[in-house]
Amino acid sequence: MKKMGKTTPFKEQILQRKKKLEALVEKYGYPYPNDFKPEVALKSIRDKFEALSGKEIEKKKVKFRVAGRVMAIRLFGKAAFAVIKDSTSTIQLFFQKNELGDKYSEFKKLIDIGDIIGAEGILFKTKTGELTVNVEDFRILVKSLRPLPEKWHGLSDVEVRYRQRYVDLIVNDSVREIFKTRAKIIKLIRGFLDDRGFMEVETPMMHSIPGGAKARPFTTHHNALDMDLYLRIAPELYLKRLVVGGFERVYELNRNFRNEGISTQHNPEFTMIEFYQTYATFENLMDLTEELITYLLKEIKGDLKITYLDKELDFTPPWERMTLRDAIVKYAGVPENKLFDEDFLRNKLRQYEIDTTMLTTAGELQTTIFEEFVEEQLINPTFVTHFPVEVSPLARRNLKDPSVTDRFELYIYGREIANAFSELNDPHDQLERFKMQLEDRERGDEEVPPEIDYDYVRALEYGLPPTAGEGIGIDRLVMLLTNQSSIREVILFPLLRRKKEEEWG
RNA sequence: GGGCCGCUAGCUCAGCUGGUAGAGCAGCAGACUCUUAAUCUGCGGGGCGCAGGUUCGAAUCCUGCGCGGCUCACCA
Repeated sequence: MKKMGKTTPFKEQILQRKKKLEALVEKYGYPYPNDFKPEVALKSIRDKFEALSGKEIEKKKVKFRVAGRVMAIRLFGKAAFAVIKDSTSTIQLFFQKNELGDKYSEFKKLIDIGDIIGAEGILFKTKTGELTVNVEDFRILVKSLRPLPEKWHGLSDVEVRYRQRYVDLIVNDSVREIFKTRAKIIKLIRGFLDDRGFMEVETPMMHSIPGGAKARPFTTHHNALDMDLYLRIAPELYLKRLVVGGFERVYELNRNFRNEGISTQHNPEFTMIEFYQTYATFENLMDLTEELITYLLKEIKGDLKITYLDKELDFTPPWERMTLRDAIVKYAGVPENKLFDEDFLRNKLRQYEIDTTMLTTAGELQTTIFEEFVEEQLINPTFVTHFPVEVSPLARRNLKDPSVTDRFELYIYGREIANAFSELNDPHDQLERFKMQLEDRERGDEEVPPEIDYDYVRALEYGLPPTAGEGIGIDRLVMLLTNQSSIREVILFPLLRRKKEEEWG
């Protein structure tokens, strides 16, 4: 690799292929034709003819023009089989010297695995019952200059799989399937919400004040306006402005950006859906969430009981609902009469060497205990409700107990999948909470927005109808539905460190 | 950021307690008109992530660095 300097610019196999490309130039001129139009997707041939017998197919004498990437070649002396693949399926091609005459040697000498070819011929079934096109004419549409990974083991080096996802997709069918499923899930979610009168909107990705969540943002700069901007950490505040504007059911399904650690659960850019529904409460959204996710399970998995990694998950409704305080009593062993005993809570955390210096209230201590001891135990889908006010700056206070909010988070396999609440629409309370947050920032919490979004408060002053809103992490949901343990397996191009050009292989 | 593991031919891998790199697939040449990881014969290809060190001798040991994976920390 390092020696790819002037002496050996290309490896042996690439050179071989370049020679073949030159032969094509000599024969046809420009070797990248674009006038070949395949008439069918390969899957449609299989769908129509797979079930028929060889004799029935031969009687029909159907001719097809097909195109795809050559995935395998099995060469005999004067005949050969090749398998081509398109986005839908594969089909076998049969090349015979009898049929093709001189052109047979073009196949034999110039076609490599990886090339994209177009072919035309009559469909038949081989002795072994394989649906095959008996090629009458063909054309190399694109000469592939680089050898593909091995046919049997495929490509398994994760680094190469992520950096050169195109190769991963060519070679690993299971990877293709994951991303097809991802697309299907997203489509189903859109359909589900569209059917219920929601409108999809697009709000800014570049914010002058990062808000709507607690996270470190990416910063950027607009030259003409000479203005610093942040990539959004959440669309929440803009979506609620739209609700103020009169769009009563809106959603946005798109990227958020958070400048934080990378892990099997975190990618700096990730996909989230947020939706807002007026005249609904967080309780209505629990029902809706249950409906949505069971709908996805039925469509994608065909079952409400699934295996995810090492565990069996049961999505049969109704899902368990419990308050955060009940959860820490039940799962973290906090006695009910100690729930508000800050010293007790703090000591419990300290026993496990958890830093409590940033935690100044019972609510924050309760939340941390929940995160540290309870989350991981919530395997089957569980709604945890009534988060403390201090950790819910945008959520409506509970009328009976103003120390908590009308909020829930959905946990599955110990992971937060959704976060929702009845929206805080009291502009005065909202401003007070923003001010409280700013104090946290002054105490060193860099995840709090650097300044108050007064325009958002102003919007509330015009009147936000009673509304409930929710965010669902799409990547994590896709992980569940495709049984993947790493978020990078469900993101086409996960962020990786840059590699130097000399290291191109 | 810490810990552990990995990086050897285009790909998948082997290479023992240091002795100067090997297999399968892919490639090239040849045989073969029903194969399905086709088969058979022959051939070429890498100096072992990078940089140092120890040693008569390093892919193997040591140090540093790079990239990646897992994990802990971090994470509304």
